[in-house]
Amino acid sequence: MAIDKAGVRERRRHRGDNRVTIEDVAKQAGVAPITVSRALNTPEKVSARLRERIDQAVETLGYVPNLIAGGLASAGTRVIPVVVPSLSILTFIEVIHGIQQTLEAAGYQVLLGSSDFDLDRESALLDSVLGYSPSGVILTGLRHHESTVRRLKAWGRPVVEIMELGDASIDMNVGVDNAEVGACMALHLLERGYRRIAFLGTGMARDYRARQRYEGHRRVLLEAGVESELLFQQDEPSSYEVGRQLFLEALEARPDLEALHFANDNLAAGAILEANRRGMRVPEDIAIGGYLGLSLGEHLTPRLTTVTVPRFEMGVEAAKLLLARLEGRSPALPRVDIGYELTVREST
Amino acid sequence: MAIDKAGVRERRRHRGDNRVTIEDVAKQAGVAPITVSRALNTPEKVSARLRERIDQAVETLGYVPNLIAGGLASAGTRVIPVVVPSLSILTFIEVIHGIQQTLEAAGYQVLLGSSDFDLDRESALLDSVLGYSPSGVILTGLRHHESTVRRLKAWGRPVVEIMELGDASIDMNVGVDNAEVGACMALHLLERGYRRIAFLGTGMARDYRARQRYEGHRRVLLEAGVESELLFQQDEPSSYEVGRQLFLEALEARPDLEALHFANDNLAAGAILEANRRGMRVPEDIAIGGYLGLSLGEHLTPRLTTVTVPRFEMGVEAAKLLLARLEGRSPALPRVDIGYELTVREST
DNA sequence: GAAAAATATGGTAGCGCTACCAAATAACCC
DNA sequence: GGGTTATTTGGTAGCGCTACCATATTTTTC
Repeated sequence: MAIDKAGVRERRRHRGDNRVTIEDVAKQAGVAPITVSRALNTPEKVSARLRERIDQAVETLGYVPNLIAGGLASAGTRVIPVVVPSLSILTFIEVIHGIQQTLEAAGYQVLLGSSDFDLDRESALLDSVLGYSPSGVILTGLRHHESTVRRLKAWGRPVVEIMELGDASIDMNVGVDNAEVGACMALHLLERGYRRIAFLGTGMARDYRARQRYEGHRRVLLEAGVESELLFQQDEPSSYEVGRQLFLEALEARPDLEALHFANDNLAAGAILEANRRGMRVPEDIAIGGYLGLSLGEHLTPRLTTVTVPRFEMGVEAAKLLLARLEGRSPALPRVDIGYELTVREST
Repeated sequence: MAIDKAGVRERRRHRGDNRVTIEDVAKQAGVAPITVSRALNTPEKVSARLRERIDQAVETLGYVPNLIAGGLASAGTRVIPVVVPSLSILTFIEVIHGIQQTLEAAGYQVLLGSSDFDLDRESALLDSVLGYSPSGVILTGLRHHESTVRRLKAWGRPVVEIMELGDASIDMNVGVDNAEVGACMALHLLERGYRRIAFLGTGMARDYRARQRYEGHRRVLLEAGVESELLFQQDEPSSYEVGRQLFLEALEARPDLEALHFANDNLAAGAILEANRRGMRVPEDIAIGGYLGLSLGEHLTPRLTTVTVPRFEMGVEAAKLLLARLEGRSPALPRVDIGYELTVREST
């Protein structure tokens, strides 16, 4: 029973970095460890006198709280995993930027994961990442493995699904209606008087949101009684180069095309740049529309007509929803339509 | 002494999510918890028979290890914080991509932080992030607060500094010599016969690596006996728009300019696009050079001459260095010059 | 076949912190 | 002033896991 406490003290810290612990601070300030904990986490519950003494001890010792230990004790770390399909697509980057900026300001850290458009990888990633007892999770899209959905629902912490809008969400949802976006551009092209309109995309086998945009596009053309099966696609990730190739491919296959509806601005920009190079006139020879609202679009000649989606704001909104939930302010609307805007410029 | 164990068992899990724990798995498999731990972390130390039984128990119960608890016990989590100055700059994104891909494949997670080019924020970020007992850290540049350097050195875990090359590094270092890069482009412009050469940058007050490039540029011009104080700058983050503005500003202020050396490809692209719009001929009217090697450069007309830095590879290399150190394979060279390449195209 | 060495499993004791409750102190009430 | 209520501090007991050492089991050695 009478274990030699001092002896134990000597032997401790046998592993790990021998960092300053809360106990050291407590000793220095002449209080109990729990009081130090309180002074740091809920300062209003500690008298000003002690708070000051503790702050000073923290300062002198250079104490940095071990968030792992805190996380274990209180079953939660201020970490928010964000799972996106790809880090090489600008869209997601800007969303991440918005998320990161908002969460970091609130004292949360973003844990980055990319699923490569693969639901198995998404599930595996969540497995490992949930092991860190995060405060919440942000993931992309509304389609996940059934087991993923079940697990996250049972988990009971805030989850935000972004990029896509719908009511089948796990918890909270911020996004746009992709079909509507595709329809919007198709409608615009029709209104401009174009009839021979092709949709050009890439990686659509994996990226179902691009497919949704195509479906919206197709629906509008069908309703207008216009040939709608003009679809050109590749399988690589979006790039200017793929846009260029799709452009040339479409022109070759159907020289009678009047307008090209690209799945995103990267592709559309690649097309316009190639048109520039060849001295083709846009939109006189061929009209070009995109999706996203990349800043490059407005610097091209002609400037790119596109459907702009506020990606940064989408990230901010997702983070805010999460924070609101975490801070007990349960948001009125767990579903936010971030909207889109048809930005008509000279390319159509 | 004789505490009612069962009673304790009932009362436990009073906080946190009542997840399946290693103890549950152990019970299910009829072994001790420590054996389960071993089966998961060092399977080769457990007999095939037990391993199988344990794997099965893990499967049936849907056990997900609590990495927080594991991290606390073994003083380290498989997390690598990556601190970059900004998430809105493409350069860093690609580096992050390389880092993330490599680390994730090795079972590590990236914790994202952005310092906004501010060393105070960098230091604060590290404070909070080191609280997660990460396995290592990747940060940007070789310049940090003295206290940051001291703390990280004392920390004793792998640190990689990226983007800049030098021997004043905390631990390991992967990057390029920015001054040399700047000199390289300046030299190229001189060789092409240009003499009235301006350097155009933005945010250089904060981004000292851009300043280093300028210094390299300046040195070369000085040595060649050419006017070298032609510097135009703005304060916003890099963008096509700022490139456009700098371009117009420079033309206005010095109509006699022959070549423009931009601090990066975003700016340079903005300039070429504006030249396109105005019908100016590049390089006949004015030559334009950049830095980075953005893919956009080769789709412009004329295609952009630039100094290409393998950013994705830099990230991969940084991650590999870190992993090597973590796996005990201490790398022979803790300092990697990732190199650069002068990509000569039509814009000069 | 006994002794030595190698391998496989288990017991114990924390990692550093905070939830929970108890105790001490201060503030308030009639 | 005694009693009640709020406020401040502290003690204890884990959070779920793994390092460390001890013990059991198997394999090897002569």
